[in-house]
Amino acid sequence: MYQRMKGTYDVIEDAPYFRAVERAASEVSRLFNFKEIRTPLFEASELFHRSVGETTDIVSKETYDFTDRGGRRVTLRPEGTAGVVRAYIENKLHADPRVPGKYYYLGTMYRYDRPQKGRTREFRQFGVESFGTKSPAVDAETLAAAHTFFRALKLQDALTLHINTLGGRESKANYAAALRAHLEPHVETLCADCQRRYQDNPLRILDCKIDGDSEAVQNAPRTLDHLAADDRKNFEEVLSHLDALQIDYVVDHALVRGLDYYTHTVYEFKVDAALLGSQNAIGGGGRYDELVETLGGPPTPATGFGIGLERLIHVLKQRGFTPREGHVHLYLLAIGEEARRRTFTLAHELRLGGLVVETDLLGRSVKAQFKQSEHHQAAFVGILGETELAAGTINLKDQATQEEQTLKQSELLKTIKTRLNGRSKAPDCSDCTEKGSQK
RNA sequence: GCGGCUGUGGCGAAGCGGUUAACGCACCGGAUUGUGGCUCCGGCAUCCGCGGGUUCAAAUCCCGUCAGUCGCCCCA
Repeated sequence: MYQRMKGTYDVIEDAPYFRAVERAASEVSRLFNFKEIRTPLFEASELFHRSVGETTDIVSKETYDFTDRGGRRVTLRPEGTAGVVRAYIENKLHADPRVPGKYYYLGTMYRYDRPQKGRTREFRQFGVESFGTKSPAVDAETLAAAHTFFRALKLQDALTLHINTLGGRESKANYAAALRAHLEPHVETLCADCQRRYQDNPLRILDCKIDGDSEAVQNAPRTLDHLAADDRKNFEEVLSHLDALQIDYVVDHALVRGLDYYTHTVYEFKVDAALLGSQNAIGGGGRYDELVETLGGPPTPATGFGIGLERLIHVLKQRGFTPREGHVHLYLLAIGEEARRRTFTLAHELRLGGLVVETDLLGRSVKAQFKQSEHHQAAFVGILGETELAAGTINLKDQATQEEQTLKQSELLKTIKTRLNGRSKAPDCSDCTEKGSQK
C-alpha cells in the first residue's frame, strides 16, 4: 500500500477549518487592500539561500533541494517572502504608483524537518508583504491586518505579540560587534551551537534555550542600547502606532528571528506553550529593508509577516471553534423501481433549485435507505412509493420533529426552503437561498 | 541532524513464544419485501506496518526499514 510521504497529511476532516481560515485571510486582506499574489512552489535554490541566509537552520538543514532534469538547482519554497520579492522585482512592481505595494499570499511551504506536534514538512501559510517605504505606520498597518485576522477568528486574546527591533544595517552590525565583545571571555562556556553562532550570527545566542538563561547572556548589551537615534525613533513610532490602534504587545529584547534578512522591527505571535507542544510561535515577521536590493532590485524597504495555518487551526480547535459544515437538506427515499426513477430526476430538479439532495443509487432496501439518510444527517427525508408516484405527491418527514406530511411534489422545493430558513439552528440554508433567488 | 516511545480489522483495544487472533464501537444482511433509530440472530483480520533472522513453533524474541508520536535544535 502506498502511504503519504513523511511529514505530509491529507486534509479531509479539516477542510472546513482551512476554508474558514482562508476565507478570513482573504477577507481581511480585502479590507486592508492587499492584493493576492501567487508565486511558484519552487524557485532557483540560489534565491532562498541568498535571502533567508546560508547559515540559518532553514537553509542549512531544512530545504527541499533537488536538481531537475535540466540540471538546474531547485528548491521548494520554505517561506513566502523570497518568492514574492523575486516576483516584485521581476514584474517591476516597484513601478506601480500605489505605494506601499501591498500583497498577500496563501499557500504551502516546505521544510525538511523532523515532524512533531505543530510541525509538518508541508504546511500552509497566510502572509502579507508591504513594499516601498520605511514608514513605521506601515509596520503598524501590517500588524493591524494580522490583529484583525486573529480577531475575526476570535483568537486575539489567545495570542501575545512579542516585538523587538534589530535596527538598520549599521545598528545591527554595531550591536553584533558589541555582543561579540561582551561574550568573548565566555565563549568557552557556551554550547556547541552557540560557539558556532558566535562566529556566524551572534544575535541568535540571545534566544538560545541552553545559554539564554546564563549570566553572560543575561547581562549582554541590549539592542536598544546600540541603536542609532533614527532607528530608536522608528521603533518608538511603531509602538506608538500600535498603542493608537489599541493593539497589545510585549517588547522582547531576546527576540531575534531565524532569518537573516530582517532589520528594524521584528515580531512573533506566541500562544501558551501548552496549546501547541513545544511550538509556541504561530506566526512572525518584520521589516526587511535590504532584501529587495540584495536580490537585484532597486533599493526598496519592505515589511511583512507569515502565519502558520495548521498551527492556527490547532489553537482554534482547542478553543472550541467549529467551522460551518455542509448539510444535506433532503434525502429522497424510493420504494420500488418506478419510484426510484422518479427520485433520481426529482433530486436533480431540487438541486437546480438550490437544495443539497442525496438519493439512493444502489437499489437499497427501505431500511438501508433510512440508515443512509441518518449517515448524511439529512434535515428531511422525502418518501416516494407507488401511491405517491401515482398521485404526484411525496411524504416529507422532518427529521427534527418526526412529523410526516403529504404534499405535492411541485411544492417540495418551496416547502423545504421555507422550513429550513425558519429554523433557528443549523442546517444553514444561506447558500441555497442565494442560488435560488438568482434563478 | 540527534534522542525516547509506539505500530494488531474502519476506529478503540486484548493477546507478549505454542498452534481456529478476545472484546467493544462502527458497518453490512436478516427477523420486519411502504417507514429506520430499541431488541435478537448472523456476517465482517488467510492475518498482527513492511523485510529478514532465531526457533520444531513468532502477532509475540532479534535486526533492519517505513510510518506515527513526543522531546532537542529551530521555526509556521
